[in-house]
Amino acid sequence: MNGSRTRTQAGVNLPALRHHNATLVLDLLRAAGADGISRLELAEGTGLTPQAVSKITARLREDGLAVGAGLRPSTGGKPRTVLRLVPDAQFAVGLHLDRDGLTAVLVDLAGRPVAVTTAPLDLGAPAEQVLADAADAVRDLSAAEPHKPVLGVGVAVPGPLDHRDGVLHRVTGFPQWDGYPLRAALAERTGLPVVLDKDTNAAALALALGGAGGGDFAYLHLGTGLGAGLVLGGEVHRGARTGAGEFGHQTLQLDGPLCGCGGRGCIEALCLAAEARGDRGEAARVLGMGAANLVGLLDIDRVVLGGRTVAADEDAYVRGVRAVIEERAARGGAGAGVTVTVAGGGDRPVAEGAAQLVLAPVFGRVGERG
Amino acid sequence: MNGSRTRTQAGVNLPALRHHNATLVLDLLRAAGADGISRLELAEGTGLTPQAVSKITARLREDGLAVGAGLRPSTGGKPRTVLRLVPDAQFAVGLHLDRDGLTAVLVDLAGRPVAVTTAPLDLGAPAEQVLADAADAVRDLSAAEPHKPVLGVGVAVPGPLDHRDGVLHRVTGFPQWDGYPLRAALAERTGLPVVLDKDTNAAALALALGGAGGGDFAYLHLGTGLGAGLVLGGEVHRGARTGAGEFGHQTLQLDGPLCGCGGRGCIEALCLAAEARGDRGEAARVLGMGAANLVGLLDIDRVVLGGRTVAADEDAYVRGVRAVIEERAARGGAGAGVTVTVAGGGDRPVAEGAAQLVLAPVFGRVGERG
DNA sequence: GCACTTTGGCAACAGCGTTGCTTAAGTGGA
DNA sequence: TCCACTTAAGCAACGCTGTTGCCAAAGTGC
Repeated sequence: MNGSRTRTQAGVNLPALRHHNATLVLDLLRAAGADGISRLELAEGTGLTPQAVSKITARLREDGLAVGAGLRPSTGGKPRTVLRLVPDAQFAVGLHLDRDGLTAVLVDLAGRPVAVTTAPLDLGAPAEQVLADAADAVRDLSAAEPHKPVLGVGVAVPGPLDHRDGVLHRVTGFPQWDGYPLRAALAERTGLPVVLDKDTNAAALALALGGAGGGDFAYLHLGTGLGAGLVLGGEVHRGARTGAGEFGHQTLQLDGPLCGCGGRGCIEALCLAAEARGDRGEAARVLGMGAANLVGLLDIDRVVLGGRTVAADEDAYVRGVRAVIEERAARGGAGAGVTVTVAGGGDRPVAEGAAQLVLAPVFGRVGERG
Repeated sequence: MNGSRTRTQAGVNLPALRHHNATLVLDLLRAAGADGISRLELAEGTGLTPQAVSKITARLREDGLAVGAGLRPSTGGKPRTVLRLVPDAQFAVGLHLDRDGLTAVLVDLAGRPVAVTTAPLDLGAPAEQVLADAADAVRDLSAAEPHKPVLGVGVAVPGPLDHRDGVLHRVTGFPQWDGYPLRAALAERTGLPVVLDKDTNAAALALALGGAGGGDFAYLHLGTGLGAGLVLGGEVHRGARTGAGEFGHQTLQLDGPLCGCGGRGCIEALCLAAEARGDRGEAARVLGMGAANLVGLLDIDRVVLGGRTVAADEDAYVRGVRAVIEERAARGGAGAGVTVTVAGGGDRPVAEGAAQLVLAPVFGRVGERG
């Protein structure tokens, strides 16, 4: 009669409750942005009483995380006081380690980048060398805001990895990273907390927090390969082994052409082959088929496309993917009302999303310890 | 700068905290089953202090939900007192409304069925008639435990529906159910809370709570059609419109044979066509391809097969699906360590899972209001 | 039989959000 | 100009949560 998943350590005591409600208020403050939000609106959004919100915001103001920001027009009584997040109270570093380059960004609490560094990087170099470069980037960026606390470092890398213990599994073509404990190593060098995740997950997180519209969505990244980042229930879905988002090697054509992975008819192979022979319409249609499958399976609200190959002709891909999804919806299948957009911004969203790995827990979102 | 998903009413006050911790303890008690669990083990499992657990369990005992159940062998000091859930303190009704039959089950808190009813049902009959039959079944079952409270009625139905407001969308072939507010109607007739969900989701919930092993998994139901129920992060993933689990009409063969849905190369069409022509190996292989796609995309731990078609030759399907997943894993793809099993038990798991829709919130699992 | 270990309850406590009330700060009609 | 009214937000008391410190209960083992 045993069986159900054991939930470890989910008990809530008073400090945990206090922290939870504070993160909730911070999340609403962040969502409100520069416009700010009143205490009563916070009360409505959290379900707490106005008095509880007053106490919580008083503590946040004491900590320098929130400030008053003027008054609302009166509606016949005392006007509401608007509160606003203080974005530059704390910062986080985001690191994108790619095969051929390193992008590092310092972002404030609102997720806005305040300093960016890019440098060439050889992922094939010894780990010590790469680590030193990464640590240098973190140090340089931290110097941009010398007197403000940096909460931690988020790192986005291409290959499979374990988000929980921060260990790389294997980065295709670079065997020296097999089982490398990147989180621990970088944490020791920088003296900061480090969080690790896949590049597609980081991009998806950035889109979930900074982008337009809420809801569940999939980020499909088409570059040298094809991968996905999934946001379900407002949080990045990683799976037990951080393996979720394996999208490129989904079989889309039974017994189709051979793929580099050894399989047949993989979306990635079909899509990139079509692209290679100049048939962008077919590439977009194939991608759309895969996207439509995903939309139906997970009942998501939108699909966001990104990556260099998409960037080369955004319109064609958006139109092609949208056409497939709409055709299926018109037949009575899933996908009605699903929007298809592009991420834009090149590779920088990945670094910013990496920083969000650190910021997410501050606002009660799942970053670490999914 | 707006954007992040607005979380409504997530604030936690003291009653909510109390309830949360109590459900946590209840969940551990249920997981322990007849073996029971000691206070200190509960403390370890929840992260609460032993004293807090003592207070919580005292309340549960006062409410008749838990009792002492002997002592553990001493380890050199006072022996631990074992606590056990009282399964027959409360009950729930599960209802499975299928196209041609109705299965109703009364389960105790441990999820064990204590009474079962089956009856023919014509889903094409007027709604009032079907409703009356359903309400009768609920009343008859409740009479089996006349002096114990029945917490509510969980209802599993085949078609698309909205889990949140309990409204059916359309049950293929039975237009009179379009937009029918089944939850409200049945709640009024029975005087009990009613929760509605898809049959595949109910089956998945039953497997998640009663089955062997935890972790994320997919339940694939192959009967007259092909559908899926997904359990991610220990909870049923429904999506915003309760549409998740649309698996049968995933495209698996680009421009393949026409499917009844109007699409081409759908898994369901390929699989059932192979089955129809007696090629069960191919049917299992096709199902395995779809399952492998899903395993990779979501990084799940196991695949559970069910439904009449699978039941006709469980071995062939398990072996076929397992072979595809293992082949992909052996190539370095996703799926290493994934187990493939059958649900067994025919259709009764669906009704039991429906009852779990009601029980899940008692144990802090998501049943209502995903 | 006694020292030791371990469990679990009792009582006092700090701190959470809530409630009841008061004060602050506006609007708008007479 | 005044005053009644409305709305926002703080103060103080309160109930209840889990926590802490302490002690009794109930075993083991030399």
